[in-house]
Amino acid sequence: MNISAASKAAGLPVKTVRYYADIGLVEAPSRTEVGYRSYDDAAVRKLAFVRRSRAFGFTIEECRELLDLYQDQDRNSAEVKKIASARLEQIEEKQRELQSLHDELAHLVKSCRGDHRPDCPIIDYLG
Amino acid sequence: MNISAASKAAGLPVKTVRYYADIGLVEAPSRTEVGYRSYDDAAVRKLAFVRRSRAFGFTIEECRELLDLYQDQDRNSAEVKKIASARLEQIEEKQRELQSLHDELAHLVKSCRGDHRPDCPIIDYLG
DNA sequence: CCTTGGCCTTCTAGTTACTGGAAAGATTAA
DNA sequence: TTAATCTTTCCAGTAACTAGAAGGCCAAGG
Repeated sequence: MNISAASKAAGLPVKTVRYYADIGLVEAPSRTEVGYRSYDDAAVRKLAFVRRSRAFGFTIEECRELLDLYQDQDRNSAEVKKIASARLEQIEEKQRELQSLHDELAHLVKSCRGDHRPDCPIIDYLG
Repeated sequence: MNISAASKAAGLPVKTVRYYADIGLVEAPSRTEVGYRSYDDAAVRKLAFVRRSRAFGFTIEECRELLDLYQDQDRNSAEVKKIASARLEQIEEKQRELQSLHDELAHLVKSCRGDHRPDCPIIDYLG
């Protein structure tokens, strides 16, 4: 499988597939005689694993750890859970942040007439 | 007022105050004889305006527009409202995204025993 | 056989909004 | 006087890609 087939199979852009090997997140693939990267199913599975992990918002470093755990038959699920819980905490923190931002901004937007006149509670609040 | 006093008054790091002038977000301040930046109250007000705008998550470019509107006595509040509404939309979109991420991850975390054994629904889901 | 289009390679640089650090001059307090 | 604390500029790094340029490889149509 050359890179574009692998990228389709993994659901990642070609550039990203190359990038992940460049930074050592996944193993560098073998090459054909002319230097084309060559992927097998296992490599594609790892790429897709990273894609799903990234979709949850795990950082590249966290993906590295998760990938290690993925490939470790003797892993402790506790380690996985710990990483995932930390991310969950982060998400919840972000949600709280966004909620208060939302409430405040929604209030301001609602109270702004939004017409041709200059007076504006949004500007007043910011200034 | 030199830069550290201004930075305290505006609630921004010194580096950020310099940066905002470097990128032309705020006017470059005048200089003393030896080249120290010199800020007046109006400059500090603009810096604080940017700080509050950034806290709402407006991009630097949006801050630029908002700052222009702030200083335009003939502004239409409609323009302000439009920018703020767009940001509000974005926040809501992000909230939806986080919510579904949260639900999915919370479910996985909950169903993982988190012990010394290798089987783990989180890893299963990612793999 | 030639050309055209679509792959593939590497390398550099740009993105966002700062932040850190080094080197060196200015100012202030003890 | 000296030490600490300013201030300046400039360079580089962050995260995770993404865009683009220059050039080689390969399959199909004419």
